[in-house]
Amino acid sequence: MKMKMTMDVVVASGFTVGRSPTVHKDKLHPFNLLLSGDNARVYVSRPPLPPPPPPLVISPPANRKRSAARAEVSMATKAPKYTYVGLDGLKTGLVVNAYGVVVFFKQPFKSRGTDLCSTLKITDQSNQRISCSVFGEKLENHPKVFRVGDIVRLHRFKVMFYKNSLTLVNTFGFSVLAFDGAEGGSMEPRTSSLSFHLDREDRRAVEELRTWAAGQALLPPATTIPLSAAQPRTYFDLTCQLLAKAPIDSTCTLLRVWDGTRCAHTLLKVTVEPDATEGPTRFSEGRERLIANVLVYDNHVELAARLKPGDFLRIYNLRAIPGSSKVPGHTGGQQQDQEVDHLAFHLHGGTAYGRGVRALPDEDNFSELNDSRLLEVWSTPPESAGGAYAVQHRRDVPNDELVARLFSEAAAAAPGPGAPPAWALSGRVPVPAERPASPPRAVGVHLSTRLLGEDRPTELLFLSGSTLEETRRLASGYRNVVPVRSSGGHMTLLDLSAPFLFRGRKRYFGCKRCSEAAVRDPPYAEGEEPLDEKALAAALGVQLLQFVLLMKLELQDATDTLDVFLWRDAESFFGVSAEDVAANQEAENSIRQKMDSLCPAGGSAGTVHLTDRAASVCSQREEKIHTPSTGRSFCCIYI
DNA sequence: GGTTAGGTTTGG
Repeated sequence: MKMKMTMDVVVASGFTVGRSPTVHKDKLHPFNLLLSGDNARVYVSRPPLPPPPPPLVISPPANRKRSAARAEVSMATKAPKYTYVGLDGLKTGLVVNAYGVVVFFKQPFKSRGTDLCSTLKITDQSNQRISCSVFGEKLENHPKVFRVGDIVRLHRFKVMFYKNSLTLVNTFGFSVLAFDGAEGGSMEPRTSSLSFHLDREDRRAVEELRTWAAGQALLPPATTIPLSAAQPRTYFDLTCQLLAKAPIDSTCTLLRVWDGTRCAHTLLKVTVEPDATEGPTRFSEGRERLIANVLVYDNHVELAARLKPGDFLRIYNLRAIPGSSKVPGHTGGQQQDQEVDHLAFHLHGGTAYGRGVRALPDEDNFSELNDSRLLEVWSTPPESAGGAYAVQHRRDVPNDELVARLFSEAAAAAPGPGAPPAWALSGRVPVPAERPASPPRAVGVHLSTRLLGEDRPTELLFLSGSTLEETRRLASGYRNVVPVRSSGGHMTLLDLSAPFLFRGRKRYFGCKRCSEAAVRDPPYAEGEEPLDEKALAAALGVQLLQFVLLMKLELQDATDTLDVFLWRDAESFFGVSAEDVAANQEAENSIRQKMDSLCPAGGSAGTVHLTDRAASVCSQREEKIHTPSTGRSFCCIYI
């Protein structure tokens, strides 16, 4: 007989009552129910359903002793109905189901017994704060709570009384679901259970707790910060990716991690034996500057041993220590006194303040690290030891609507002619008003006198006061069109969110952070080389952004789904350049066609074969990804 | 169907 819950009600009939031969030993009931004959029946019903419902399930007739004991509950298709108790309604000894908002938690740590232990403190609308302990051998069965404010749904927790307070402790068959605690957040529960029920009432309970918690100031100030914000003498939580690790001694392990941001302080260098390192032993210089060395001690060493390079981690209560720091066995840097500003990161022993480290599931990375942060982590080419590596200055290619608005704003902000630059032949060309009732308009055109002198009149046009559409049209008659505006009497480029250059149908963008744009007398007029985007970017002080094609795929086979980022090979996969995709519809269409054949709309998905290398990268990272979605172009810059 | 834990740092 399959009993699903401790609250199941069992009705036995046709059994014989007999004395228990073991009553003195087990101190249980003095009588036993003995199954004999063919008339025995077992009924199971699922409360709480007042008034008691008719039995949901009737076992088959019990023909023999053993078969009765193993009779399957064959109709247990209806989801059990759970009732939840408020945290002010706990009574010692009860086994309860409850919801709560996490106000404190410790990641699973090794107890003195045989299990790992997670502890939570939760609260609800009753404002009770209740401790909660979860014991279990397997890490994966522990609650997936990652931050204070998460909401948990507990099933089958026993109320125990200890040291003047009530505590919830898991009982056999318990389950914990964890939800994002933010209003409007995901309703996708984090769970270790293979199956669980989540209905409308559950969602409503989660929403009500979110709303309540939002008005309660329950949450302490955010402790999760990027490496770039890490300050000496502080404790913080770090979400990062593990690149490599190495044991230092029996009480200390080195984790080499990054989160894509650069710490404002020099980072501690730790040298270890290459043989002892798991993961790459060397990184490019540029990448090295982004890597923090984290020393984890004592009880955390054992959990750190389970982490693999490529894992995304959260490290709780990490301590940033300034100045020199002794590392058992090995210390980096030749002269300690020169390392005055460096930061060391220690995860001290113990579990105070929720200290611990834990690998995050993939889903969490996507919500936690936003797309650009994720890209950053992902997109740094691993074999770029030769020098180039991607940095943060990455953004989406803006759509035409936004670009058109930037053009209109620039034209409206500086109407009329600015002082024409000395190096240019300038003029104004009347253009049709945008609307019939609008005042007449004129577009400013500026041609380099040097280029004109070299009989290269269509090589370069500076254009002011034009709309996006006008600029686009003129770009068919001039090799290079640079939109400009007048600012403080000078000619300047538009906001670098807009393209700084139109070449035919191609548009080029500059990095908003790295560029030092200035429109000067173009020094590129001499020479035989035609002007291209690189020469113009250099002349205008623009740091050119490179187009990158990023594809996100979700692959699925019989066993699981796998999320895949197609980045470095996306161009060869689709047979188009990212620059072309941004510039013309044909290239975009060819991508769309391939995507449609891979994943026909409304139909079954196509087949993708991962190369061994791709498969190994994917499995190493334990990544998850999804059905072909849209192609997106990104700009990024290489230094 | 036992036991474990039962928050609160300054340390390599």
